[in-house]
Amino acid sequence: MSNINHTLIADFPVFESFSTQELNLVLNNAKSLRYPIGEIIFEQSAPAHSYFFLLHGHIRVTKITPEGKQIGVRYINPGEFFGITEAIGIDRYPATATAAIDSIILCWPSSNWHPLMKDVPKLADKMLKILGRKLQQTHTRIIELTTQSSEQRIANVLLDLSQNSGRQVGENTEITFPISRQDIAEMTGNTLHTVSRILSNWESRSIVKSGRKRISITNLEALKALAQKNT
Amino acid sequence: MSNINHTLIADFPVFESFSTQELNLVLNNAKSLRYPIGEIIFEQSAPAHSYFFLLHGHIRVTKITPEGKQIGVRYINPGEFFGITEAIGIDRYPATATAAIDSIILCWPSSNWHPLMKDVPKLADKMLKILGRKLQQTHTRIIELTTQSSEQRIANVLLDLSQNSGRQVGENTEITFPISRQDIAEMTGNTLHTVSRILSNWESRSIVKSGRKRISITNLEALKALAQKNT
DNA sequence: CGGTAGGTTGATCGCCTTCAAATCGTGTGG
DNA sequence: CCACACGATTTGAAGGCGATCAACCTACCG
Repeated sequence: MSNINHTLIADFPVFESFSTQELNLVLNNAKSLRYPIGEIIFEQSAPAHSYFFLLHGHIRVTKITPEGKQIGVRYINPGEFFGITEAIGIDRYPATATAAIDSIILCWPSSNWHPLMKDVPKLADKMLKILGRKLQQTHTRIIELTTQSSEQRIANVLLDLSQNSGRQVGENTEITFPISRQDIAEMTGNTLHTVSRILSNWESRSIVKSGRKRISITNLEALKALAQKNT
Repeated sequence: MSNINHTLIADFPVFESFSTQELNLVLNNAKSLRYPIGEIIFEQSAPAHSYFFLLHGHIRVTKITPEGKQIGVRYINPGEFFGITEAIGIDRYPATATAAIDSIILCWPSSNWHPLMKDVPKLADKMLKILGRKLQQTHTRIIELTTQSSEQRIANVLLDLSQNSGRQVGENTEITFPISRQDIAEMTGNTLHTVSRILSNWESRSIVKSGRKRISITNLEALKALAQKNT
């Protein structure tokens, strides 16, 4: 029996309709860990020893090219599994995961994956759906990269982040973890210079308000309009 | 019992280590169909009624953006499943599939998916791996799009196509189905003009030889060098 | 309070798109 | 069998978007 209480995870959508017994099966063999901001959880190409679930915080996932250029893959929100290499039959992490902010995660040894999927088939189903959605999102990303302008891509990333990792503060929606121009550049395929120029421009038009590693959206409608194709 | 003989599929890598009995389970409920060049197999956003396996030929998969711009996703080779929407829990096709050349496919009703996965768990495992590899390939594509020049991206696509869909003809490797500049442009995020210019340039350097909807690589090493990061 | 990581802003350059027009290949109907 | 039509390709010219190079500024941290 696990030393982690099932109520810790019961409310996340992935586990909806799971019985207490099933939750306990899931938590069996799980360890909880705290990662302070900036700490690396796993590194690209390293042998995959564990898989993870984010309880609290935010994780930044990045990939590095053979030429050494870094690109941002995505941000993990609480309630998401990550590093599930066993699911797709690989034995090394395909990317690097870093705590974007102090975070608490659950982790299981990789060897636990197949037994768990067998014991809780419901979870295996979920995993497939998760993979499927990821694949779709990745395709959307490609479409954006090939058909949209820098400005549109940045607008889209910001909308996505505000939707999935945003917090309402008065009139504004602010992104709940520190994110730099460089980070946005790596996610949108731009240089930080371009990102800075565009954000400055938006700031002058009162669409966003941003500071050092902080971004807050003041005019969501305007941003949505920018993300849409127009001139 | 199916009217399709199991030897038709036995030699494809996906089915390696499958028993005759398992193969017959797979073929149960399968229909084989012939699609002439240019014919649409399924269309993006249409309700997913079937899933498919390519026996012979080549299938082009494309996506269309909300703004109406078309992009090329990939080419299916014989031995691959496609349109497996059930696997990722969606009920509409996420892209359009067209016969790039006269093709022969197997097709099953979507409703057959879950029973089959249950009857042949070995196949479910394979499907996960396939999805995983697809996800990885898609990420590679993103990396290429964000970090490489037009020339490098085109070189990479050509290398990929020659590897997976190439035929050795004397000194040259030619791509075994008709593919236009426009097609390559849609796969690499370029205009057909850029593709044409680059191919013309390569032709003058004796790296490729190409005609109307036909491409043949005459100097593989040179192409590999171009795909690599250089100046 | 100094050092440093993050951010801004200007100037220039080049790749690729866009616009335009000509040419080539292929299949088809008279 | 030839002429024609249309799709595919080539090539030129111009222009722009975003990268690159460069310098400076500013907020936070120890």
